[in-house]
This record gives sequence, structure tokens and C-alpha cells, in this order.
Amino acid sequence: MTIRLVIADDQALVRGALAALLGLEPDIEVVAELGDGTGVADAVVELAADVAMLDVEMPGLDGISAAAAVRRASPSCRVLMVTTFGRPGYLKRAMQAGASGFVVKDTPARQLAEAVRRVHRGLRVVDPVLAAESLTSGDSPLTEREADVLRAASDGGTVADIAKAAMLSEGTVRNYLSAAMAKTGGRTRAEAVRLAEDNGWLL
Amino acid sequence: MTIRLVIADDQALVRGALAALLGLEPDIEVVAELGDGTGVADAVVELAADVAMLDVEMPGLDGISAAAAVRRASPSCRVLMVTTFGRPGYLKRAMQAGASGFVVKDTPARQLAEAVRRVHRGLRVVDPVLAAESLTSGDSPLTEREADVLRAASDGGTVADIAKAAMLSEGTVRNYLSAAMAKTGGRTRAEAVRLAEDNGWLL
DNA sequence: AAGCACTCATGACATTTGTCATCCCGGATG
DNA sequence: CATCCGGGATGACAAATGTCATGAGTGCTT
Repeated sequence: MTIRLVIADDQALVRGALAALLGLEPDIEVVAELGDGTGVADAVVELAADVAMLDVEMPGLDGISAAAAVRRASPSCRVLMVTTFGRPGYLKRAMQAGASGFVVKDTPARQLAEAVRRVHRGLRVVDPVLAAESLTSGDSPLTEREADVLRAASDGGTVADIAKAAMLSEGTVRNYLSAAMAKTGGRTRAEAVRLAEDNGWLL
Repeated sequence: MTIRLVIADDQALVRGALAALLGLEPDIEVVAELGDGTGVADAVVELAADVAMLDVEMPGLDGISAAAAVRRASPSCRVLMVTTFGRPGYLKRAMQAGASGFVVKDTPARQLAEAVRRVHRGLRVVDPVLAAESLTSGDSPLTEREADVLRAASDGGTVADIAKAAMLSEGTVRNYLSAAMAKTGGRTRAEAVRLAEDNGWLL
């Protein structure tokens, strides 16, 4: 009995290559390839998939939300997250969303099929390096608004821009930015954005 | 007679998957997989490769430099660049470095093998969307130092940090930043960094 | 009911940025 | 030879940013 696998990744090249690689395994059958997160839950139900392999960074519905949707729609289907960037914060969020595994894209290719089998068996698969980082980095210290403001600041606009985007007064924006800088340890707005992003605190 | 292909990409998962996908083609033989750009030229010579598939973003030697190295070491070997981000500036730089093709990672998987065959035949393969963007975006307006300073600014440090990193006076740094902001159209330092990065003007 | 954390806002203040004029030097380029 | 361009620097000035104290309202705990 083969493992029925659904793959979702926004980069078509990666998605296709991944499907080809895993399709070679005799015990794995790739039943669907999606380019974004929106249709994943439906596909899992419709095709009675056993495992869903999801990229964290995707247009439309992101991987974390898609994972939660899959778990809701089909609790018997395991979720394996695959990501380009090993942001510590992502790991915890993904696990809370019901993922069974979390690997980064520079893990050796042969380990991937094994990871799929493990999560299918109900085991958890977590990149050990990432797990360690996740423990040291801990939870996000940012409040929702602080994260919102940092996100709005991430494309480099002025305080006025951010205030407009977040529907806040300029003074308030500066306060939140100041708080975010203190909590992240950044000395400038841009540094705070970078640090928060690297930790996966901005979603 | 098969096409002897060398693949270099820093993400092991992608690299392996790509190799698996292309290895399925009867007329393509993957003779080497590398994780960075440093050994590519040597590998191409040693293995008498016909085509080198290189990622632009790699640790150590970047893809553009690796492409130039390959062309120098073995002019008969064609280079196909593959990139995650469709930065217009990369395209021109890659072509100037001697690449024959340039595709982004979200092109359909089946077109990839065809792209390899095309560059092997001596044809050029360029993502049409990217080609158009490249024309509108044009050359980098930044001088070398301006780009240096922007790069140093890209991790969010203060003017003092940048000055130290670039061995310049703080006033000079501010002048270069000001010039870079004017040329990129950014209204803040961070925005200028983002715009320059998006255009592929920072390497 | 009191305490606490989060949200939103002002106003005042010291720094930091961004802008501009101006200078010197060296290498192209006319 | 003169001129222009890039690299490097200084000083002055206006605007933006970062910091802090303070206040008020909401909602959740204990």
C-alpha cells in the first residue's frame, strides 16, 4: 500500500522536481501538485491523501495556515513542512498548526523520502539544528500591533507611510517601533525588521 | 550521445530533486551535483560537461562569477542560469558573464529539460517576462561605491556602522546614501536598499 | 475590585538622517 | 588644456527618527 502524497510549493521548478524525485520511490505516489496553499485541504480530502508536503512561503494561503486547514479537513493526513529559510519561529508555529514534520530545503535529498515515511508512520521529523535554534530564540516577544507595524515598515517607507498603512497616528507608530526595537535588540528600525524576520516573528 | 550536465545549487533538496528530474530524460546525464560555485569550473573540465546549470544565489562563489569561470575554463560548455528571484539586473550580468540561458524557478518543470537541450544546441533561452523587465529597468545607475555603501546598509546598521565597514567618513557615507536614494527613487535608506536589491543592482 | 497587559495617543527632547554647497584629487575625454 | 566624472571629505541646516513620560480606554486575571 503506497503513501498518497500531495505537494504544494510556489516554485514550479522545485515542485516538479520534488514530485519527480519522490515519485521514484516505490512506496510513494504523488497524487497532486499545487502552486499555492488555497486548494490543498480540498485536494487532500478529495484524493484521500496520507501526507501533505507544504512550503511555508507561498502566495495566497501560507503554509502554516494551509497546514491548519489540512488538519481540520482531514485529521488522518499528516503534514510535512518544507522551507527555504530556517526561521526558528516558523517551526513552533507549524507544530502548533498541527504539522508532524519540519525540514529545510538544504537537507540531503535522500532523507526527504525517509521524512515522508516517518511522518506517515506518525513519527515527528524535525531538523535538529532548527530545533535547537528554536529553543534558544524562544517565542516572539512582539505584540500583534508591534509585529503589524514592523511588517508595514519592512518595505522601507517613512513613519508617515506606516501610519497611513496601519491607520495609526505617527506618534503611535514611533512608539511601537521603539518598543519593537527594544525587544528585538535592533538599534534601528531596519535592523529590528531584519532581526524579527530572521526569527520568523513576522509570520 | 547524451548531454553531460553539471548542477550547482546550494539547497540540497532542490539540487537533488533537479538532478532526479533531469536524470529521467534519456538524452541527459547528470555527471555532478555541487553545493556551491567554487568547484564548478573544475568539475566541468574534469568531467567534460556539455552544460552547467547554476543557481545565481550561492554561498562562496556566486552563480554569475561561477558562470564566468566555467566559460573561461571550458568555452565549449554552455551555462544555464536558474534563479529563485527574477531580478532584472541579474539577467544582463549573467549574459555578460557568458551564460546562454536564464530561467526562474517557477517555470514549468517540463520546460526545464527543453531549456537544457536548447542551450546545448547553442540557442539562447531567456524568460520572456524577465527579458521585458530587464529592458525597462535598464542598467544600474549606481556607481561602485554607492552600491558598496548600500550593501553595507542592507543589514540595517547606523551610518557609523556603515562608515566603519566601508572605511569611509560618516559624512561621505551620508553623501553616497543620498546619491543612491536619488538614483533609485527611494525616500529612505531602507527603501533604496530594497529597490536596488529588487533590480539586482547589488550583485 | 485591583492589577496588569495591550492599544492608542500627545508632547517634548536629543540624535540621527538626508540635503546641499563646497572643496581636493586623479583619470578620462573632449 | 579644459572639462567632466568618480572618489573622498567637511560643515551647516532642516527634517525625520528614536526615546521618554504621561494619559486614557479596554479586556483579562486573580
